[in-house]
Amino acid sequence: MSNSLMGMFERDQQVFADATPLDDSYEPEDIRERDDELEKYQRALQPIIDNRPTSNIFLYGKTGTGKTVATKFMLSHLESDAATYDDVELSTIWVSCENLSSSYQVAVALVNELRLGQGKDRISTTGYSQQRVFDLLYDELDSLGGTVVIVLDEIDNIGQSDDILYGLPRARSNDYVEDVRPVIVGISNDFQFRENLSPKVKDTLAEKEILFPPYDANQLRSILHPRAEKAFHDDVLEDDVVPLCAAFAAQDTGSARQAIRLLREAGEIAQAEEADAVTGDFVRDAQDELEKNQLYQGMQELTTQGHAVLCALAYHQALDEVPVRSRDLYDRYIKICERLDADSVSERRVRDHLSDMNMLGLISVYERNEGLSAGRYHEYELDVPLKAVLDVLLSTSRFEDVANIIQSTAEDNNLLQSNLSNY
DNA sequence: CTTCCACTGGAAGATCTGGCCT
DNA sequence: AGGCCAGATCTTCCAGTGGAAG
Repeated sequence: MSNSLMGMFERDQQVFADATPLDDSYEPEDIRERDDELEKYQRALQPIIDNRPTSNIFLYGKTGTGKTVATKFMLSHLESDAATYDDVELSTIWVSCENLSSSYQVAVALVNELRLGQGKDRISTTGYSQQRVFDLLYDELDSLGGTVVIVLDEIDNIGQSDDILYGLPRARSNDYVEDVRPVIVGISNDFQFRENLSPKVKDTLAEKEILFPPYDANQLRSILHPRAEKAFHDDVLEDDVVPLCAAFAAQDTGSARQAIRLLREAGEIAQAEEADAVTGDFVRDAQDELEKNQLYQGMQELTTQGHAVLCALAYHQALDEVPVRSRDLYDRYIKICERLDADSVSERRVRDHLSDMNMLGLISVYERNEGLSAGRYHEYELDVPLKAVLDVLLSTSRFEDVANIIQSTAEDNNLLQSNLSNY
């Protein structure tokens, strides 16, 4: 890109015609490859229109298998159809439980969502007792009346804390609410979720289940094609691009979201490089780019202690002393904390941080066992380029100085170059 | 086959933060 | 002001583990 002031932001759309079909929030007018699931879904919601008792509905399937899109689709039809019958009173509320880890937090979110519609003040996310929040929730529901469809997206985040799934369906029979029929639509990424519910919830939560299997490559192609056609100018996409996105995503997660993101990223890379066509190579670049972003984000979102542990491991990496066993890593960690004048945590807690980072794919763990002479222990090393870790640490003011030291140590040992090519 | 090292990882509960209620 | 609440983070304790050495 040129450095002159003129034209820095000139419109530059040789690739995209209209990228909105590739947004995460885009709602297609028809849903492909999910006919059976939609039919089941429709049957499960039908009783609402018929004013009959309605089961709760649970959708199971991994991310990007169409659960959320299908639900938005069904609800908008349900709402418009319900409006044509005078005797059907219907409202819907939607809460994404993505960042909610307990029933308490879900209840607060529901109360706030309900209050939003009426211009009332939001309630705080802490401070109340659980029963207090549930009472507030019942009050709000009561003032709505009729059938209330409550969508709890990513409900599996609440884990074992499932009181809300016990309380809501029984609100009416327990006389907490008068004239409201709550219908819960739970959306879960975790097939195990139902198994792990507490027995009292499992026994009494009348429900219909709908499974959303991962998409295969053919289905993903069929999903991508119409979007690609709208999003890109004619003849910009090479023939292998959509199949390649579909194949990558099918192989990895079977997620339509992943496939669509790949396609968009590939387009953006092509645009940035001022190419006049999107080729398969851009898809491969996009794959790398998305993976990298996810790791960066994972690293950035660690707590201060997490960063300190990561820092200790990076130091060992820079000294070429990897993999490190946990006690050596812990010594280093303590020294780093002293230098930073920061609190240090117990060895046990450091192991927890390490196992979190392992889950995120940031580090590798090897189990070692030297029997009677040296026992059983774990060794760790970075699974992401040292350069990437340092980038994150350098941008975290507290770790800037230490990161600089690590960086020069790594340079002395020539440990940055080999990793640089990817980043 | 038994011993036993050096951890690992589960469990329970303490501490701290931010916020409500009277 | 002081008690209470929920959640996140951390500490303390300790039974359990797997394989080389004996």
